[in-house]
Amino acid sequence: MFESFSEEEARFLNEHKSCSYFRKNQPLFIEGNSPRGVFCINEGRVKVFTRGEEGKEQIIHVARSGDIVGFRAMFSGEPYKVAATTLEESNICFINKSDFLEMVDTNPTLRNGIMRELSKELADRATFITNMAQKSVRERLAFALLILNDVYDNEMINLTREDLANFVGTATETLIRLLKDFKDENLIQTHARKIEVKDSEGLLKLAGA
Amino acid sequence: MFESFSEEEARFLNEHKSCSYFRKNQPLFIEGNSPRGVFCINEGRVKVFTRGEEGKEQIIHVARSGDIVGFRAMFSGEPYKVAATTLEESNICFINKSDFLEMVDTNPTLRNGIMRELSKELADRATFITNMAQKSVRERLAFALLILNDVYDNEMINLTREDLANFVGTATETLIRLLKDFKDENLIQTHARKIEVKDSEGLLKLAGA
DNA sequence: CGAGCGATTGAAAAGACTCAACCACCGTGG
DNA sequence: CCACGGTGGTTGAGTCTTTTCAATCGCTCG
Repeated sequence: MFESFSEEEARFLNEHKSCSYFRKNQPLFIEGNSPRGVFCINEGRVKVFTRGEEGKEQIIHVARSGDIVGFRAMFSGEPYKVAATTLEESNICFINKSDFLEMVDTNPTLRNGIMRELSKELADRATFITNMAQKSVRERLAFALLILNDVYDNEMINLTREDLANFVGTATETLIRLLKDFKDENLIQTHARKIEVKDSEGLLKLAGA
Repeated sequence: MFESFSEEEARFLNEHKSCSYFRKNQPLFIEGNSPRGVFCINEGRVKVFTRGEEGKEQIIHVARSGDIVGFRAMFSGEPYKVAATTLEESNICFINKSDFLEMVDTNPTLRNGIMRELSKELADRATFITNMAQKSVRERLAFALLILNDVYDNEMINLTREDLANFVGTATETLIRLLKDFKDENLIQTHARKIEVKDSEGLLKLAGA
């Protein structure tokens, strides 16, 4: 996202960002708060989620190194509707709201990047909604595992069963039963809590997307 | 959205927009096509939807007078992931892509409005996803009726049962049965296909949002 | 070593869906 | 003017997925 920066802009950015270590399960921000800036993930993974009525989390997105989190609320002028929490030890930079907005205002390339990002995300969420509405839990799990396999690159997927269930949108027990099915069908392998995707072709066919 | 325009900008807009009549069920654009511009709804209502595997529609959004439809794909550089079709006779203006982008580029107020719009929509969709994932069909229907009651302002909700089902994310038969329940509970009244919301308080409580 | 959380399993219940049939309204053409 | 065909709306019955609740297990951390 910041690749288009000139030397001067890069210097500006470096002077105004403040990077720090986040431990596992540390919140970046919570719903209802007013946004003070954006977060750039240097290293680590972050879940972005809303809460339903009884406080049950629905994970909307899992962000990874290189992603920017929290710029949605930067433009809406509203408090956060979502919350973000680290899934593992992370290194994350914070950029102040006014600094960020200034950069967006003065750098058309960055601005276009942001707009493109917002638009892509919007399209992703439309698909997400459709999947939720029309696919079975089984299909959604297959789909989710493919997404996560990408997010976890060449590592194994490492989430609590509950987080995974909250991403797929199902009960933890149902999730566990389906994982066993997938294991029986040689689509995945589990190593303690970690999940290894063994047959992404098969998952893709199952997900029907 | 265009309220911030100066006289000159308004003139530019008027010269470059082309308004026309759309009959009921006429598509504005379909998924897969490359966007050529944006649509401003003067009068009428438009459904925005994606299709699941077997072609079943999932309505993401119902736009009304004053709304702009189709600018998502304007910034992403990708073909439409969603489609849009009129729900009734409408009067809709078309603004060419390059004209629109020029206006966005030169008018910071418009630009900020767009970004705010994109952001709000993003937040809405997060809520939508959570509702789909965690609420029962009954709760979702209550929620949907409240949204539509707003979209249809002081008219009655006027959608086919199928469209309504595709908005709620359920089977048409299930939807009809629930409508009957709601009628029995005096939450709504039906006049042929039209739906009159009688107790929005009650619906709100039921929707639990 | 004990507490507690996350993972797992079982059984029963509930919510939704599918399929099939039927009705009602409306516009068309004979 | 009326019969016809078609679309959209409604109802019933049976099935299946998914949830819920309860109980158990296993591991890790203090």
